[in-house]
Amino acid sequence: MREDTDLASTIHHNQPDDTGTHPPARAPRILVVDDEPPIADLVAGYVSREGWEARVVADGIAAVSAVRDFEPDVVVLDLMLPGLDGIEVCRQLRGFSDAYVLMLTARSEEVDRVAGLTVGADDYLAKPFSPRELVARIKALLRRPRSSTAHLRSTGPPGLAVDEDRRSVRVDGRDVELTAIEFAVLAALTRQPGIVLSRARLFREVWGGVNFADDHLVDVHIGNIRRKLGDNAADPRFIDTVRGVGYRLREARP
Amino acid sequence: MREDTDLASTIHHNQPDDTGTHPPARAPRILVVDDEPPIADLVAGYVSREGWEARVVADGIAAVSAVRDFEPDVVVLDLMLPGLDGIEVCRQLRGFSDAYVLMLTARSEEVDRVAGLTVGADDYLAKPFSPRELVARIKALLRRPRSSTAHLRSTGPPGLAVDEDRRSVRVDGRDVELTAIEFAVLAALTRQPGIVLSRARLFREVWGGVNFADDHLVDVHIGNIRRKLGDNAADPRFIDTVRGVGYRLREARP
DNA sequence: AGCGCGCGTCAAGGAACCATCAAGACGCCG
DNA sequence: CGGCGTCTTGATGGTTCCTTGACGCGCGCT
Repeated sequence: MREDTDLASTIHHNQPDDTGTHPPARAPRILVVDDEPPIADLVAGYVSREGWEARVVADGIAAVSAVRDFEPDVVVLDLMLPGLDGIEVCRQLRGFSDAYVLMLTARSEEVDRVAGLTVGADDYLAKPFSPRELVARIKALLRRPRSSTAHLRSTGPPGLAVDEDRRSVRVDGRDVELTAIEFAVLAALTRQPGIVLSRARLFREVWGGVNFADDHLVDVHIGNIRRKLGDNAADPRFIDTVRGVGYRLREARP
Repeated sequence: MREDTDLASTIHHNQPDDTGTHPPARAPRILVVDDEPPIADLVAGYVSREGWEARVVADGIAAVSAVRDFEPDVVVLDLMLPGLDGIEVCRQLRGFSDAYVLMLTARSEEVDRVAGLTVGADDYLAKPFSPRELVARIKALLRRPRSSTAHLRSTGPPGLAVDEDRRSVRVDGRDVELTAIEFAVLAALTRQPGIVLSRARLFREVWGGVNFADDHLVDVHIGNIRRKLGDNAADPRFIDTVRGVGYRLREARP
């Protein structure tokens, strides 16, 4: 999949990305594809209420072109569509977009029947669904990292090892216990060593969604991480503070 | 079977992404075995986009011979196949190849898997699946150390022996009786010792499908497993709780 | 040098999370 | 058709940890 097997393609792709300074975070964009107006409007309503930008199209062909110029982060896609069906749309999207696809299916039983065909979406939801659940699923997708392989390359500071699969952190060979949020924050930093991540960016990576409440929250967690890592804010070994911006994982000296 | 052989020639998009550990001299090779061309192509597409070499065959007999001369690192194997079915193919492969096998199952076939009919696969994935998940699983397999006797994996915690073929569980030499679901949950954990599995992931491994109903359900079964294993949640010997995420099988400390 | 603002630390209330218990629902077998 | 084991759902309590606020220090600007 798109992801980032090469870095060049990731950088300018439609990732909501302010690495701190210049552009303010834009609202996530959600494309809703459904040929039944009441349902489409309903979905769009919930999406808007979350502060996300919504666009609605009613058939497969329109969906594909809408993805091109709307560049959504998530596509909510009905399986049954006039023109191209959801499966075909999904497939075409894969060719040029790294948007996550949330497929809507008529009934949970039908998932079985068409299981072989619906392969390719990132998540599924059976109709009828609760709006809460729909929003929760979209949030989960927005929270997913765009790059699944980035952490493998990371050359963080010597003595620090972060394993996202095992969810383990080691400092000089000694295991360190972190809480869920602390781990997520550290992992976000580790994914891009040497890059300054703004608090807003960190918040979105860890908490997901858009609305972020307080910079201070991030500070506190960073503080706790430092304490557990045995790091010192005044003379940091692992996490640099970039005043006025955010935090940065130190790199191995080249 | 219609068109079988390598329709999905190799599309080298980007730099072959070494999966982290050992630098593979050549690009990893993935054999895709599925009799439904759309799915096979889809899978092959994702594989190629990762920079891996893909070959596609459509039936079991072709699969066996393809393994011989293509020498893949990973075989993505549909359970339902014309000719030899996935289980039989898998069994034959074990005789002469140390390729890892990732089995694809439809949701309705999940019952069979829980019943222990499928044997010998290194990982399972239920249809419909997310392409990102498929790639992640393949990466996980590629990352595994390659042993000539591939069966002897799962270096779980000392004192615990889980035999998927035999469907038996032993703790300190004593047999423990587990129900079908309990065994499936424990086996999922055992398949990747040390790796944290989210509740959602566990649910999908055991119950199949992408939608999952209730986290709590997993909790209860974990609780029952622990009780039967003589494990203690507060100070676990076998199964760690990773708060906010899921569960993890403890590893033998190397 | 003085001052303001950003950041680090500490502490406490409250929410989220998980383990356990219990009872209802389901399927399987006799 | 009835009984039993298993799966599922609900409720409860204990524990962790997320969040918020207050306070003090020091960097950097004027």
